Amino acid sequence: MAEAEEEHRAVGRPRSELARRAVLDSAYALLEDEGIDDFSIDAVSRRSGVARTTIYRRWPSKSVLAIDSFLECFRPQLDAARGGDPEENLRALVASLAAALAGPSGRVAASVVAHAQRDAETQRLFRERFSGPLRRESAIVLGAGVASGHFRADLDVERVIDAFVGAVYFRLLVGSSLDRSWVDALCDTLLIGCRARGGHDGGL
Amino acid sequence: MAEAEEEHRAVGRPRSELARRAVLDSAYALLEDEGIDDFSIDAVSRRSGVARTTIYRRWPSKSVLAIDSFLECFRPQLDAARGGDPEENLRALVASLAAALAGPSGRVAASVVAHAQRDAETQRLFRERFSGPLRRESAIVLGAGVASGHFRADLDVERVIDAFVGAVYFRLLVGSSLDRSWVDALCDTLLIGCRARGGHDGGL
Amino acid sequence: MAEAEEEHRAVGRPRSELARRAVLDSAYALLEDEGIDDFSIDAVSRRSGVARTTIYRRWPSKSVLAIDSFLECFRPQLDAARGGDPEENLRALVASLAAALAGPSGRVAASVVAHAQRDAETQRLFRERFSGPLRRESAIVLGAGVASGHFRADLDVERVIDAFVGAVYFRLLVGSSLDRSWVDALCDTLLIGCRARGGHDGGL
Amino acid sequence: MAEAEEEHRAVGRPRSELARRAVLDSAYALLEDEGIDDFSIDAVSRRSGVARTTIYRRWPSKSVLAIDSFLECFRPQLDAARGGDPEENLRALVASLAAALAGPSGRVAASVVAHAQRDAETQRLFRERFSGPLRRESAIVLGAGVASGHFRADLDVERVIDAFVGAVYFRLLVGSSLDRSWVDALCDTLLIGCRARGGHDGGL
DNA sequence: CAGTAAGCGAGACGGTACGTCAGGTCTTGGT
DNA sequence: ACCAAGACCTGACGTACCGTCTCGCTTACTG
Repeated sequence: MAEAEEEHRAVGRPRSELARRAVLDSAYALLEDEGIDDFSIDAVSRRSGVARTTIYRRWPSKSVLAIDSFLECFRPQLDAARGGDPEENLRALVASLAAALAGPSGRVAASVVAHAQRDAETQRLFRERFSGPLRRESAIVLGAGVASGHFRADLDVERVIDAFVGAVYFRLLVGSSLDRSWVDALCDTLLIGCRARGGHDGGL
Repeated sequence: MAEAEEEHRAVGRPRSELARRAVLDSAYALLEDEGIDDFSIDAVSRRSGVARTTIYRRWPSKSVLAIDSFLECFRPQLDAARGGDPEENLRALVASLAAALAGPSGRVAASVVAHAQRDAETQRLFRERFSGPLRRESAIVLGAGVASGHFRADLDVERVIDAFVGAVYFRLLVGSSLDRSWVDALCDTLLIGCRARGGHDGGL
Repeated sequence: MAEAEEEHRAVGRPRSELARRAVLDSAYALLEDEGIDDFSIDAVSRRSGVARTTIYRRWPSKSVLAIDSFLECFRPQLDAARGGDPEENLRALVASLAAALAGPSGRVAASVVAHAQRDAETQRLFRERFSGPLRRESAIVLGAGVASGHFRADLDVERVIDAFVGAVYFRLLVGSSLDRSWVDALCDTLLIGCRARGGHDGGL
Repeated sequence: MAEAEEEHRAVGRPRSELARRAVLDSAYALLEDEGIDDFSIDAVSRRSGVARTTIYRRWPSKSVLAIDSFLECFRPQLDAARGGDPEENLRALVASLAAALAGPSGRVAASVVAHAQRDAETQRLFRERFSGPLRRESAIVLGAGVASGHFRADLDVERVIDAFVGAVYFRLLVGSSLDRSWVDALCDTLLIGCRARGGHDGGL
């Protein structure tokens, strides 16, 4: 929850949790169904049945509302199994990210980044709440491969993450496909640079 | 020019080239100065002195106008020297792309992708007119390295391009820095996976 | 017409006379039917079918719109016969004013004065366009009585007008009745002070 | 006090007299300072420091609050000396009324009548609590003149009151001046019709 | 003197209207 | 046929008040 992190407002009527949920769910559904075009505070108000003023009371702008609903409702089911083969783990991670963004939620994720262009705060929230956790998860997967000696000891984990997250997201934004074969090809290419020299044979 | 590709307008007053240029330049300047927020047909009309109706006659929507001005005015000065070391060529290419997007034009490029989320046609234009040429240029650079035997013969050139273009663009969109040291680190990481096994030693 | 008195706007699409009439008529009808409470730009827009922005383009505030519709649509049918008995002429004038204000238009006239309290410009328009002509008409009637010798030569015509216009309007505003017997009583009282001393006998 | 005349609320915390005074004083001051425009329950709440709910608990609408503050705080200092010359008494009365309304309190009095247009109850209160006492006071002054034989025996006292109260109030509402010379002229005119025929000479 | 009913402050809630802005269409007159 | 100007409708914006409501706290009469 990005809004209203202040703690104990003991005075006054408490905020309605129902209204909150209705707004976030409606906002998310709207982004999913209609995309960025028909997303407006008015539309969210109509769809959720929550008064426009109530929405404005909590969310200062539609950018913030959009990302808030995204952070609250987007659960990418990241497949980050840490056991097993480090390469398979990475493939699974990238594939699950791509699959999540290829589905209906992809429109939401794309819309959020689009909205973020008009608001530095939204950008920050996106980085901290979405991009950050995703990167941390990825770093754990890659780090395990390094620790096991499967990946090079001097692997620049952060740059590998830059590469595949950026590639997936960019293709989402420009409307290119995110199917499994593309994911595999990308992982093949990246993994070549990840493997330790000796011992392990990572032949394509 | 994305608009008005039809051929034989033999009758009537010919369209004013001045108006066209004024609109495109103003649109670009507006995107550069103010970002996506204050970009509107109205604002372009005011800034350019060209009537709103004239703009509408030529550009069907502001998304198309935005990308059209981008395509017309954004000249990234891609440093694509094809002589010299293949690795240095790639570094120079990535660095020049990052430098162009880190500057004031970056806001325009980001705004265009944001706008593209609402219009498939804009997405298509972005891919065909911006992304496509950039990839072709990059493919030539990488292909030269393959041909010279410096890069692996089975290098998946397109995926490497996905990786660095995506990484650069994604960082632009989420507001992360695009400085030279980051570019170098990214290239270091990617190049490891590009080099042919024998002969050339590209140890970091 | 209080708005848009400037002359020759030769450029651009001319303003729609239909829209103008629809707005003024709807505004008047609204004031007549609902009184001051439900009078709003929104309501006028809905009732007239004219877009809110169009209304704002022409009328700067609802006070001005109210008085404009009043001035345009309120035609009090002032019975200002100048022939015949000066006393009967005055009675007829006062009676017709009272009758007009006692009817449904009275709510409009009251609402206009109420609105005028928030805007000096509206007050000025009310004085110039409504109060002024009414007083001039009245002055002619009273002046004819003075000229004929029926009314005192030193009659302060303007104060007599103050008295009966004020009395009628004040009773409208406080909700007192304006029936014929009250009008007659008021005129009886005022006329006593108007008659010339000699000759004429205006005993009640 | 117009509100809450019911009697025995013996249980519970008694209503705060401080809150009551703060609200009425603030409401009056607000009407005096800002006029009808910025008069709102919210504004009164802010100015008085009394919670909005407390105000709503006592006053059903802002019209009622306005007139209540008016009735409570407006003390016109009516100069109703009953000794001395009947004509001077009337002049003093009218002059004091005009003086009170010409001052800052005039805005309040005007606003109250304006607000009264939306509520019959407010109109009634205005008539009963303000207009009524004023008329009774005036009737006493005029009646004394009749009793002393200075004014005509068949003088229609109520109509004379209609005339001068209406004249004064109407001029207040349309923004005309209420200075002493106008008051004198009005009284001159009205008094002509008041005087008994014989004996007394009221020549101007 | 403890309960308790009501007052009080704060502030959320669903509304309506405000006045502004942009989008996209249209109707003029002038070039 | 083009252009500039500007009207028009639509609809979203963010704000201000409206009147109602739910809280937690306070107060003073009452049993």
